[in-house]
Amino acid sequence: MMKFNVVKVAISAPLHRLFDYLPPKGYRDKLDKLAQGMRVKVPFGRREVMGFIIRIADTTELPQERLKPISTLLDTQPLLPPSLMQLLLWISQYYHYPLGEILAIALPTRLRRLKGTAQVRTSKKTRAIQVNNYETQLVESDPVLPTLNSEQKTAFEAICKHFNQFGVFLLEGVTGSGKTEVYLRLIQQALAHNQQVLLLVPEISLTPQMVARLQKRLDNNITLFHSGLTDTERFISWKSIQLGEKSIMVGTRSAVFTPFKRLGLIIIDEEQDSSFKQQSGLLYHARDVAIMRARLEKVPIVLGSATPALESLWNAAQGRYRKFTLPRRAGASVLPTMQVIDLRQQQLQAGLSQKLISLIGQHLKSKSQVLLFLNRRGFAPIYLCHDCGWTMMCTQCDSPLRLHHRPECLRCHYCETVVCVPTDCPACNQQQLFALGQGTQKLEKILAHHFPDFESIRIDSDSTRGKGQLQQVLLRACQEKPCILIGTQILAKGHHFPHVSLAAVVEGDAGLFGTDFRSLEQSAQLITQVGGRAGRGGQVGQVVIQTYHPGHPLLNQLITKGYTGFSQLALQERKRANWPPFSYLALLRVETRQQQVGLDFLRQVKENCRLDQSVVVLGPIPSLLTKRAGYHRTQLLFRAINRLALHQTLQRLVHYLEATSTRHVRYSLEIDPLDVC
DNA sequence: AGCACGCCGACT
DNA sequence: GTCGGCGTGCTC
Repeated sequence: MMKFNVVKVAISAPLHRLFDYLPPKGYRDKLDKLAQGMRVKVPFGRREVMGFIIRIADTTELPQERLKPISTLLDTQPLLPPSLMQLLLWISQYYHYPLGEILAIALPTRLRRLKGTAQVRTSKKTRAIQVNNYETQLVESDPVLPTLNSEQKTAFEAICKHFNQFGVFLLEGVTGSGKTEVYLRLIQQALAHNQQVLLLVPEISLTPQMVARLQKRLDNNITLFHSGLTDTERFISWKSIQLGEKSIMVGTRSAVFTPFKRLGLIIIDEEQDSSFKQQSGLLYHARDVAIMRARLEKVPIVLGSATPALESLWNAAQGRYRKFTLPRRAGASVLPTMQVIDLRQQQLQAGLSQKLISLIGQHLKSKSQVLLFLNRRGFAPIYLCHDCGWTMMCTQCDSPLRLHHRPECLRCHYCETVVCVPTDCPACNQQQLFALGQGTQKLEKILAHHFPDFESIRIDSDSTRGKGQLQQVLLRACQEKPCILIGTQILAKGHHFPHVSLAAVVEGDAGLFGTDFRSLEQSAQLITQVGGRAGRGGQVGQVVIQTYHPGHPLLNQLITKGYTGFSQLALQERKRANWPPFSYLALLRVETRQQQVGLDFLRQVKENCRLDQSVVVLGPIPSLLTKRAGYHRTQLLFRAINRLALHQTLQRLVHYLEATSTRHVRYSLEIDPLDVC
C-alpha cells in the first residue's frame, strides 16, 4: 500500500472498480483544482478514454510505477454537480452496475465522446420546443384559471408547505379528477420561487395532450427530453436546464439524470407505469431513482396516478409517503358505473356477447361514442390446422404467430418476424387452416358488419406506427360524431375522449390467472384506466366488463369498491405469498443459444455464491417464454425479506461473475424486477 | 467494452 | 508458407 496522491477515476467499461491515476502534469501541487464530477482524458490499455474523477485519495493498491498520469483535464468545473454525482454513486451500488457506465448513460450522447467540445451552434430549428397543430387542436381552451376543488386545494397547499425539503407525496386521483391542474399550480409555485421543475411522463408520444396543455400555460419556459429527439436536440434541452435558461423539463425516464441549476420540484405522472423501468442495459426504475434524487436534492416529489402501484400505496400506508386523494371528477362530470357481463353459456361473436352488442347499439343511437378495450393487436392470436392441430409458431421465439389483416400476414409479436399466410397445413398438407381467438382487427371487422352506419377507429400500435398517425387517430376520435373506438392499452394512457359514454373490457379475465404475481395488479390498473375514459364530457358513463368469472374475489372487489378496495385486498394477497412490497427481489437472467448451457451456468452460480441464510434462491428455471429471437432465456430469482442481506449477496454474486470468465453467456442482473416469468 | 496476443484452418 | 477465425486476458 503506497501513500501519495492518486486520483480515482471511473471509466466507461463493464468493470466494477475505479482506476487509479496520478494527477495530470502541472497539477501535482494543485490538487484543489481537481474535483469530483470533472471529466478527464486518461490512458487505458493502448487507447485513451474519457473518465470521471470520483475522488482524490492518498493510497493505492498498486506499485507507484504502474500508475499513469491523467492526460488532460477536460473540465475546469465539475460537469455534474455533487448531488447528481451522489445519485449516480447510489445507482451504481443499488443496481450493482459499473459506475463508469452509469456516468456515460447519464450524459447526452454528444458529451460521451472524447473528441469535440460539443458546442452547438444555436440552430433556430428547435423542433424540440414546438407543438404541432394536431396537439394544439386537441387542447380545450381554458382562458380563465380553473378554481381548485377542496381536495385539490388540500393537496396543493400541503405540498407547497414542503417546498425546499424532501418529501414524497402520492397524489391518487381518479381519471378526470384534475391531477394535472394540481401539477400546474405546483409548477407555477416553484417558478414563483425561481426554482426549476422536472416532470417525468411515461412516454411523451402518448401524452401529447398533457404536454400541449403545459406548453399553453407555461409557454416557452418548458423543454422536452425524450427518445424522439435527435442527439443535438437532446443536448440543447439538457444544456438549457443545466444553465438555468429553461425552468421546466418534461421528459421520459432518462430525463431524471439531467443536472438542474436550481431544482425545486419533481413530479412523476402515472407513477405506476411500467415504461419508467428501463428494459435493457442499466435496468433502473426512473420513479425510484427520482425519489432518491429528491432526497439528495432536498426537494419534494409528487407521484401522481389514478391507479398507484401497490408498492407506493404500501409506502403511503406505512407513513413513508403522504397520500392525497382526489376522489371526484373536477367540473360537472360524474364517475361512471361499473358492471359485469357474465359470459357463461352466452353465444359470442368475435368475443362479444349479445348484451354488449346491443349496449353498443344503444349508445351509438343516442349519438355518443363507444370504446372497446382488447389488449391484443392483430386479427387473431392463433392460426392452426383443424385437421391435425398444427399451430403456426415463430421459428425464433417460443410464441405462436399472430394473424394480421391488411397486410395479410402472420407476425411474431416478440421479434416482429413476418411470414406469408399458408393455405395448406405445413404438417399434414390439408387445407383446413383457420384463425382462433380475436384481436383488435377482428373486432373492427365484426363491428363494421353490425354497425355499418358508424365508423370504427382502431387505436393500437399497428394503426399508430407512423409519424403523426397517433395524433391523427386521436383527432378523429375527439370529434363529436358517434363512432366505435377499438384499442389496446394505448387507450388507457391518459388520452381524453370527450364523447365516450360506454367503455367495455372485452376480455376481463385476461389478467386474472396470469403467471406473474403482478398480473392482477396490472390488469386492475388497465381496467380502471379504460373505465375512466367513459363519461368525461357531461353525460353519465357506463363501464362493462365481460368475464367468465363474475365471482372472482379480486375482480368483484374492483367492481364494487374500486381500485382502492382492490388494492387493499391485493396487498393482503401479496403479504400472504411473500411477494413485494413484503419482500425484495433480484433476477439473474441469461440468454444462450442452447437452453442447457444457461441452466448449467446458473446452477454453477447458485452453488458458488455462498448465500446468506435469509436469501432464498429460486431456480434456475427457463423463462416463461423461454425462446426469444433465437436465444433461450433462463433465470435465477433471489428473494429476501431483508434488503441489506439481499444486496450483500448480490455484491458477492457480481464479483463472482466478474472474476470467472463468463463470455460465452450473456447475462443481466435486474434489481426489483417488474415481472419474474 | 475494446484491444492485443495467440494458436489452428483455407488460401494468394 | 501466411491471412484471419475468435478464445483468453488485461486495462490504473
